[in-house]
Amino acid sequence: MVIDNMRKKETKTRDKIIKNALKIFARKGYFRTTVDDIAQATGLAKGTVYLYFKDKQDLYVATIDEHFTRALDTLAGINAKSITPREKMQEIAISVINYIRHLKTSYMLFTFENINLKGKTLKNIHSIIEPKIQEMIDLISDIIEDGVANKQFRKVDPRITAFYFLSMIRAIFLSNLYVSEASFQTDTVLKLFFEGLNKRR
Amino acid sequence: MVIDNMRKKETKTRDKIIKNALKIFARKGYFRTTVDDIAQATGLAKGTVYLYFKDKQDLYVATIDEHFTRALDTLAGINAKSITPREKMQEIAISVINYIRHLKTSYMLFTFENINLKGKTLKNIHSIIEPKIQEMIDLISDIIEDGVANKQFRKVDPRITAFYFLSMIRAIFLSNLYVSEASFQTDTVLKLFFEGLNKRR
DNA sequence: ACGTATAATGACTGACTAGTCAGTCATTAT
DNA sequence: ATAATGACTGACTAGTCAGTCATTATACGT
Repeated sequence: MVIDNMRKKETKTRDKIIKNALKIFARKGYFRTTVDDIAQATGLAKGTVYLYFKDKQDLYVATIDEHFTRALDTLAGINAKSITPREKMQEIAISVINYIRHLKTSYMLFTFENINLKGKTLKNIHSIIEPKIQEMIDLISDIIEDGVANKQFRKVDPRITAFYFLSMIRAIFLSNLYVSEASFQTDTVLKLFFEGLNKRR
Repeated sequence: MVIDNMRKKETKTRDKIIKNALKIFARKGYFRTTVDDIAQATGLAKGTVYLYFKDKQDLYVATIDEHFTRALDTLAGINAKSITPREKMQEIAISVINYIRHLKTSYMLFTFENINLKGKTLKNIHSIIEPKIQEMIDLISDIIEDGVANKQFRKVDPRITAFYFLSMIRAIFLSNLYVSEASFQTDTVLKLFFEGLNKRR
């Protein structure tokens, strides 16, 4: 009982730190974010953060892990629905966009290319992100394969297409920053994705 | 005469610095790159860099400017060719990919979302990148409009599509890092872009 | 060769942040 | 009541790097 309470408190504080770290890293990026920023946002002193995380990069890794775990949960939830593959993909796109908007950041982060960390931590990030991205690609390519099997989609390489789909989601978000007509027009880009640019004959 | 020689030397050294900065910033990113890295790569002392650039961010801005100027020159050159809109777009994709590969970097940089600079310099970057990206989008959307006019492409929002196209190029590059089957298969992704995912009826 | 202007150098300074650790305090056990 | 424990604090240290500037080297004209 007592031990449970202690562990609860530890988990609770750690989770609070991660939750705040996610928001701040998303908004300011790794290098512009200080450990003190995160500590203050959590209502703690900086030294406390080091009770839970070995160092800044360890915190970052934990944050990314959390981020991708959430994303995968969301994707899995959508995939479990009894809807068509196309509808699944549409829901995935919309939910990712909503998640990003919820972070109230001016740009999307947490893809490894944003991060220029030391080689060792880059490998850590890689070792966490890569399986998660593979899992995402696996999940989306399963959906695509279903669509191909039931003749909704044409025959394509499912994994490349899955990756392309994730990039398309990113384009939806970024287009808002550069194309004044965009305005989070998910439908427009989704239509391009599904219909292509070529005129149908 | 003397003044011309001096100016020549100044321009020459400055250009050398920028050239090296481009490679190193591309590989290591802004924060992981030190001014001394760039100085040494150029064969100069660190203090010399400050003869030509006000500060690190000024150097970065100049580097980005150079990068985008080159990119736009390349795009303009391709656009001037007498080939179909689709061929133009294919050449653009291939030449951008080749440029990135030439930088020998493991990821594509120089889009503002990678950079968490101080507000003022972020605005500087923005003020340089934004017109250039708009110019790129303008150029590509002209090509798309041509394709729509001559019935090669279906009717789409040209600017959103142009942006989506640029994102697609990025996806080609990144897919190499996550999808083992990708292997710079530009054709596969270009086909997806032009044909879409939906099965044709 | 000499003088002058300019290019270039690298040791130094100081701002900044990650990480450390002695100390505090609330809670629990005895 | 006292001791032990662990969550937490914040002053401090160490390392890093952007930027500075006195000094040196080079280029060029006379």
